[in-house]
Amino acid sequence: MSAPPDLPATGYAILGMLCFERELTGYDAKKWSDASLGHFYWSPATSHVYRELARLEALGLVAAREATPDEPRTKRIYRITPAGRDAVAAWVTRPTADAVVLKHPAALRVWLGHLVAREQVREIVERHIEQVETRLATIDESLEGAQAIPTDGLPSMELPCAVLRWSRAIHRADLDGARDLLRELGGGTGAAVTSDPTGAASRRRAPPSAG
Amino acid sequence: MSAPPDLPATGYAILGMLCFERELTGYDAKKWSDASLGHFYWSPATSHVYRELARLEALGLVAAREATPDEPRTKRIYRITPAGRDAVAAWVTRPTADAVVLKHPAALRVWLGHLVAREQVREIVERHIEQVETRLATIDESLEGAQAIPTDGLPSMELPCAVLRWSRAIHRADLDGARDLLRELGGGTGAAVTSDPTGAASRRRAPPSAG
DNA sequence: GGGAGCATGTAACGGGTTACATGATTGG
DNA sequence: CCAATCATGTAACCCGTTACATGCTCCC
Repeated sequence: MSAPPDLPATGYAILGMLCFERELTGYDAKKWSDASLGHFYWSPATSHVYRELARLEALGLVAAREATPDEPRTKRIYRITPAGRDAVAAWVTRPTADAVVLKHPAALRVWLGHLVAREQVREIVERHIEQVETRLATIDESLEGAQAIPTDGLPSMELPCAVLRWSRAIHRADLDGARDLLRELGGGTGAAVTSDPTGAASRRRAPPSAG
Repeated sequence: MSAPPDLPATGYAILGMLCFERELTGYDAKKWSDASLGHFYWSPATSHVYRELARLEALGLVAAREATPDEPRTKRIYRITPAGRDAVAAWVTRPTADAVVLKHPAALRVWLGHLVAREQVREIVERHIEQVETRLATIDESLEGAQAIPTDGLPSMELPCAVLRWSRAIHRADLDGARDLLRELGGGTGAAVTSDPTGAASRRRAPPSAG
């Protein structure tokens, strides 16, 4: 097995989608990544999807055809090539040290919550809870959709479903944590200290590396 | 309260660190974000930290001094300005629609696991489990460190600790999900799992037909 | 037939990275 | 005293974005 081309993970993610479907357009890929991929990895911008598909085509990992007469309008429809399939398989097994990235805007704001009133911290958490609830519903929908897909000749949806359940569990933990935090924050509206009034505060050393 | 400057979130994250400490160097900020910020938001590259600090200084949100004679060598030491503190506070309360991004390389690879042998999927999950265990230990260390910090005149570490516990819960859910998945994948190297043997995923809904 | 929104892109920008350069400190 | 590591940046690159342009389709 040869080393896979050194593409960004997003490229392999798009290539990976083409392993599940016989053909996809850029628009299809974007929809799919919004609905599913985005819950455990990333959902690239539409324009990014198109650019990535063009690169994959230049590398011979996907092949494009123009819409045929019975397709209503001009568009490029992509399918994976054998070389593309090999490349994905090689990439999947290539060991990596990449860690999970959890980019959590609400947590970042709460982290700085001492600068604002306690009530505003509660609001941040409450808004976040609503967001996650919506997201969990979306994940459930994707899960139902994936399970309903017939797999005649196409790969089983077993692992995609397992990954969606995995990510659902993670987002549920986020939700539970947010609710716990809201409880901790209590009902009080205590005002925050927004500055160091005297400027004479004593020194604090060394960010947390074990003390 | 005026609108905060339109910086990337990373800029506010760095500015935020300066709300907790009286002074920080770029190197300090990088260490801190590795140890703590990175578990719930992001840990920028070292060079990125320096560039961001330079921009914050140009905007008057931080002020720098050169190392004084009793500091051993030449370096820039930053402290937040009142304008910087105001900017962070305004940014914290500014409502945002940004969703959590969970960039999970192991999940992405498992998602494509049908392309490789079942045993290799198990290996991916096992390696991931080790990674997360290490990470959880790091989070615990940061938590202990943060709790041990004296807060004389400086902001309380209550919210940073709460956020660390929150992110710890999320990463624990990741770990639990990985272990469940490993169990689902079974000990064999062959047959696909078609049922839900452990019950761990029993929250899965019935499969109707949906988009 | 015209507006709303679907679908497919292109161009330019900026955020974030890797690779590199350099001095200061520590320790074998 | 030399090597390793700490520490501080700079430069170039590329991933991913936002903003924009354009044609098609549906439907009122």
